[in-house]
This record gives sequence, C-alpha cells and structure tokens, in this order.
Amino acid sequence: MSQAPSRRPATPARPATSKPAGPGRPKDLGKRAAILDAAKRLFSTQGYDGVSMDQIAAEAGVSKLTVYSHFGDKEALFVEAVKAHCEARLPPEMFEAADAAPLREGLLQIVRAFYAMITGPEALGVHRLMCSPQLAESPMPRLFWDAGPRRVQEAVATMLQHHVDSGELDIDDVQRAASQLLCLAKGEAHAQQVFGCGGELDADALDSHLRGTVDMFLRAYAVRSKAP
Amino acid sequence: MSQAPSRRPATPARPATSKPAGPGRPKDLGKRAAILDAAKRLFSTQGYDGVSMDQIAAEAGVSKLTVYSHFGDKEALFVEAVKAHCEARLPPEMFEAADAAPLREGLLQIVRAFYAMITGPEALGVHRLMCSPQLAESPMPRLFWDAGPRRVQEAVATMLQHHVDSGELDIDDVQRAASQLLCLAKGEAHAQQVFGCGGELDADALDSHLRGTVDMFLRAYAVRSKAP
DNA sequence: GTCTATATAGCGATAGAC
DNA sequence: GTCTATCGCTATATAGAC
Repeated sequence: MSQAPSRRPATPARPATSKPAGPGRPKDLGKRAAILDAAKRLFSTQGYDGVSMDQIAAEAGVSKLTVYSHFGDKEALFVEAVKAHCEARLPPEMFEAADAAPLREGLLQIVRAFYAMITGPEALGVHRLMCSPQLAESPMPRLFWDAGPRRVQEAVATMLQHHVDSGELDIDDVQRAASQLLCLAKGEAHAQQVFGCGGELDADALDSHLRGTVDMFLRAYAVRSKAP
Repeated sequence: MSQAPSRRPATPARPATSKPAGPGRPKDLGKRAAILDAAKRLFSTQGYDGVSMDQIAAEAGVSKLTVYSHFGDKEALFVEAVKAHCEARLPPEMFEAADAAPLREGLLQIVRAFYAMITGPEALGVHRLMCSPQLAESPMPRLFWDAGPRRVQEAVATMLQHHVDSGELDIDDVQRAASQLLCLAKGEAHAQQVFGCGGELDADALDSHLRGTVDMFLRAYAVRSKAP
C-alpha cells in the first residue's frame, strides 16, 4: 500500500560470490510490462471488481502466480497500473507553444489538447475508476488529481497570467479563470461520455463546441478596445 | 432486463372462485418499500458490487428470500432502486421563481439550487453509480440523463430565452449558454467530490464560487449599457 | 408469504513440481 | 522464476419447514 509494492519481500543477501553478475532477477522485464499493460487495459474498461486475476494473467499470456510474484496482490497491481497510466499521459510542451501563439489561437490549442486528453477511451476509463466508491476513502483519487488535473490547471493559470501582464486579459483570479476555462471545455459532452450515453462528437460539433468555449471566455475576460 | 422485472413469473391463474377478494398479495407493501429504500441507500454509497443481497435484506429487516420473491434478482432490484431514486429528485418550481426575479438574482438562485442538488450525498452516489463500467452499455445512463440533467438544462435555457427577449442578455445559442452556465456552476469542486478527494466547500468558498460563476456568465452575455 | 439452511460457483491467494 | 492444482472464503440463488 505504500510506495513501492513491487519490491521483493526478502532478497537472500547474496554477496555476489557464487555467481559473477546479475543473478538477482535478470529475466522478467518483458512479462512484467505485459502484465502491467494488460492490467491497465482491463481495469480501465471493466473496473476493479470487474476483472479477475485470472483474466489479467490470461491477457498477459502468463500464469496467475507470475502475476502474484511480480506484484504482491491485486490492490498493489492496481496501484501500479494507475500510476503507470498517469505518468504516460501529461502533455509535454503544449503550453509553451500556446504561450507563444496569439491569444485566441493559444486558447484554442489548449482546449483542443485538453479535450482530446480527457475523452480518449483510456482516460474515460480511468475517470470511471476514480469514481468507484471503493476508492473514495483511499488516497488514490487525491494522487490522481494532483498528478493530472491540478498540473494542467496550474499551467493554464500561468499562461493566462502572461496575457494579463501583457494587457490582453482582464482577470482578477487567474486560478479561477483557468478552472472555468477547463470546465467549459469539458462541457456536458464529457459527462455524457463518462456515463456511456451520447458517444463522441463529430468533427464539426467538436469544433463548434471548442470555439464556443473560447468565444465565451474571451467575451468575459478579454480587454475590449476602449470606446472612441 | 426489459421494462418491468418486478412482475411475478407465473401467477397460477386463480379465477377468484375459491377466495372472495384480495387473495393475490395484499400484505407486502411495507416490506417492498423497506427493501427499495435499503437498496437505494446501500447501492448509492457502496456501488453495485460493493453490496450483497444479505446486506440489503439485513438493512431492510427482512430475509434474503423475501427480497428475491419481490424482485427477481439483483440486477432487477438495482434497476428499480435507481428508477425510484430518479423519480423523487427533480426540483419543483425553482425555475419559476428565478424567472420572475431580477436577472442576477435569478441566476444566483439557479446555480445555488443546482449546486445543492448535485452535491448532496445521494446525488454524488448516483453519479458514481452511473460511471460504473457495468452500466456503460446499458440504457440506464441514458434514462438518467434524460430524466435529470437534460430537463434542468431545458428549463435554464427557457429562462435565459426570456431574458434575451427582454433585451437583458445577448446570446446566440441559449442551449449552449445554459450548458455553459451549469458546467461553470459544477466546477472542479464537483469533480473532486465525485472522486472523493477534497470534501465540501465551506459557506464562504461556495458563495465565492457561485458568485464568480454568475459574474463571468454576465460579463460574457449581459448587454452592456451603451457608452455615452 | 416468510424464514433457516444449503447448493453451486467464482474469486483471491497459496503449496508443491519443474 | 514459472506453471498446474488446490484451499478458503464469499456471494448469488434455491429447497424445504412454518
């Protein structure tokens, strides 16, 4: 339950005398990755209770005890799978590019990237996982929140502050404004997709939604050219 | 799985000759209600898999077979519980009152009522239920969406249209604007509460959030007094 | 119609062979 | 380190007594 549950219980203190090099565990890297990948896929589509250790083992092409030897138990495997998912998901430089672009274009880039990031099948699966009542008391939703949504919002707030400093935006609380922009971009479409009703928007509807988002945001916060 | 799973499997075709009146099932109304109530409470707090038929029976004060005799199986009971929950949840007249009030006050009334409606413990529980992967392919999320969020948004759109007609608001697409207002009111706080991290906002933070919501909405859509 | 007791099955986790 | 076979537990659903 702590940090690294994949550490083995008791390495027998081999002082590297009987074997010259690498007697520890030089073999299992591929299988461990396969297990983690299978776990990510199955957990995100079927939930924690919805998938059994047998299914994970079968999907990964190994036996069940191999799973238990690499990860301690089901919960530890789940934690590792979610961690791996979060780490491979944060946008690398999109905010730098958006920062350099003109205001409206930069905002459009941000909401486009954000919407794509949260409506992918895996992202929706993880969102559903975080909603499961079993995790409500665990520290995992908090970890996910800090590793995902919080970072994005901070980056957006920083970008907005730059445009406030340059005199293009009139915003008192950039943190709140960043939150508002992202909530607008999510929109009801995201909620529907999380529930499973109302599938993906087609390209036209998506473009209309995101442009409408940026339009409203700028109507509220853009400094208007002073009346003559 | 279809419409009315609570219908009994085979009524033995008693032609009302041996007994004069009411031999069918005149007794179980109280127990049926108790079972439904217990199911609503437990399902919404612990999820579908998180609660067993034994727990429901114990919570309702009846035996397990009584549950099975009233509802066919676990899934049918679940469907009935969610139906009962949705039917008893829509706000009665709050939009009429908001319609008569001045613009800013009306919007504040709406977002206050909306926020209270979606952040109650039971509402959060149902939201989490709708996210569960097992229901993603079922028609239930769609039913919930049409019975809940969709109606609220329609009512808000109607209210906004009135203020557009009276010249107070400048909105092209009132449906989109209604959706935007509600998404803003939900905010990130709702998402955090659904996940289970970051509990309820205190009174001050809540007031600040909702006033900020209405402020931004009006900055974007209120007709501004023409410059002199 | 309702309850106590039980059948059946699936899951998580483990023991022992290679 | 990996696999096959198995234990222990829990949950859904049912059979028989009052």
